[in-house]
Amino acid sequence: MRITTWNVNSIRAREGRVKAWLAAAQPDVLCLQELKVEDAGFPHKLFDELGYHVAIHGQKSYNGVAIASRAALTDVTRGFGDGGDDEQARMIAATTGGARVAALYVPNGQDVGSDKYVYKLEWLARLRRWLDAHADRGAPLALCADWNVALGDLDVYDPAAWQGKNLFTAAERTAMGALVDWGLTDTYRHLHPDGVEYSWWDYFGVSFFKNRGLRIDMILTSPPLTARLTACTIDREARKGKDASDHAPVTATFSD
DNA sequence: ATGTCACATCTAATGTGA
Repeated sequence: MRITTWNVNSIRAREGRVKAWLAAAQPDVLCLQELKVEDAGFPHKLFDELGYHVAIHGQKSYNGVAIASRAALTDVTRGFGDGGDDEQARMIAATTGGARVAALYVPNGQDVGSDKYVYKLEWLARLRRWLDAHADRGAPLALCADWNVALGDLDVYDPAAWQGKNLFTAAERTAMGALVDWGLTDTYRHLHPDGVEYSWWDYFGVSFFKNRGLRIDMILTSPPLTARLTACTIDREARKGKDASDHAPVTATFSD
């Protein structure tokens, strides 16, 4: 089974790129972030034509997540269901292909100390509590996300310059550490302990050309899925050319 | 501070978010 996570930065603006990529790569599951559209405006036809079922949690203008799968999607849940702020559509989970899969769009945080940064840390804490309350570490689970957090120096093009900045603070890494402590594994880093590959490059100037990026898009897995992990790749090609998202798709492969 | 996208809005240039 192959599972992909991809922040598409508007599913409407990216329709052509997503269709071409999906038709060529054909993962079993595709988790999408930053749809930037309400459910009614989602391009269902694209996924129907390629043989994917879709579960959507959309929102006007910002956020929005979805899971597309070749297999049926059951037990779909949207948000944390914890009574907290779920106005921002950043979380959807479903069971498909024998695994529990979640598409997550972690808040960016804007600047350290800002209200949005506080919200981001609290959101990650809520995710840990969601795991405690609703997830089973003894069963296959994949969290597919734009985490908006870089975990280590290898994940940042200029660690010294980024140190202490939003996306690369100790508090964010600690919040992510609570997910690892629960039992989740960063699939890319697990297979590539010394790998230097990024999943995001900003749109400004020569960032992509000069490979000034971050690895913030990751698939985290529970022990039963980690045991079946055989590959994790970042498709840098998908970031090239006209009308590309600023994020590249990340794909993890699991033995049957 | 700057760069570039995508979205929304008093459809043109500006604000927000990333």
